[in-house]
Amino acid sequence: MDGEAIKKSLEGSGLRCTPQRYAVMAFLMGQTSHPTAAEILQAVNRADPRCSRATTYNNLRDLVQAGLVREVAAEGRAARFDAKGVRHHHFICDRCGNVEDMKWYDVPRPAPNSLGKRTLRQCEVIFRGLCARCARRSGSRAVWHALPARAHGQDGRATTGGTPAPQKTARHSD
Amino acid sequence: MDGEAIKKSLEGSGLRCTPQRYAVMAFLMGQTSHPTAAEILQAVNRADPRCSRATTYNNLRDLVQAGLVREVAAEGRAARFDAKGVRHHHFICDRCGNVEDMKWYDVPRPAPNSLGKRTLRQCEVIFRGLCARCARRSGSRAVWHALPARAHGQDGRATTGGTPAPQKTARHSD
DNA sequence: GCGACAACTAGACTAATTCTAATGTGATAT
DNA sequence: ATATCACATTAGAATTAGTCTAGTTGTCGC
Repeated sequence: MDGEAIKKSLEGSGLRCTPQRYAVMAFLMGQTSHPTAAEILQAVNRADPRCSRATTYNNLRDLVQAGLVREVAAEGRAARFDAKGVRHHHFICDRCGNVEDMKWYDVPRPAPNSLGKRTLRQCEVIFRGLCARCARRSGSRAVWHALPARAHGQDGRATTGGTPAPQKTARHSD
Repeated sequence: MDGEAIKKSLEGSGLRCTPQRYAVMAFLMGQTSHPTAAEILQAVNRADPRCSRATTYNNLRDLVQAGLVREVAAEGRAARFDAKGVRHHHFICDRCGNVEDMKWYDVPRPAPNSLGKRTLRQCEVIFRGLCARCARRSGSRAVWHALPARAHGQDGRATTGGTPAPQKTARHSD
């Protein structure tokens, strides 16, 4: 989707196409890394026009309300965003927390007795496991534990059982 | 799962069964509302023993690491938690944001060319639409817009297009 | 009883997000 | 060209969510 399409989609949603909004939309459409608001702010400000933090948050909220952007359902403290282009599922890495796009395919609907009186709109799949990069080095003693360390060296103590949560901030830098 | 099972699962995970941990586990196992840390803190302190905010966060982190609790993949500012009992999917309401448990069933795996070199562990489905309660009053002009109001009455302006995000805090009170 | 270690705690602190009040911008009417 | 209006931006303050610190407490093995 090019610049004209961004402009049309913004104005079609009742939003002015300001340089700040355009930049956010263009950034989100330009990659699939599901960035946080801080990452979007930083990327948008690397180029002009200058955009403030409040404006970035305000615009993300407006774009989500307009249906042009969505917040990704993922764990972690900071919200992550995705342009609403082609429908897709997500893959969330157990280890590093990266969210990657996966091709959409329809999955079976739940049984009526399970669905009850709810109105179903969409079945979105979250695949979990190890991303290609983390799977490659799964033998190494890498950081499994996403969560902040406890005081007095308490972190990492309880490592039996379940799947380690991904590192909140330790994403691949490239 | 009764008290003895909670104690066994904690100790089996290398965690001491303290009154505070027990209370958090018991609370999470006792309902399916996927509460936030603040809700857990409030609920746990309604009964003795007194539990501090830092302890609640520390224990939630420990329990997630131990695989006894998990953070729910959902949008919104505060993390939500779920006891790891029976596997289940989730239904997230477009309107009110409530997260409800849905019976687990296996869904088809992605095609190998789509999966690539990732290692798949689990396919979790997020159903979206209207919960039973919101579907019942879908005709009314209810609050669709989850997000905080803009200044000077700017909120709610862009309402064409996409699915409105659920209210971050406006969940059903009962 | 003592020591070691796990856990708890209150309050300080950081990160993420929102709010406020003022200002800026663009479209429209005159 | 100017005024007005509605929308948008802004800097900094404020709030919310979560973490850290340093000290204290509790538990367990010896």
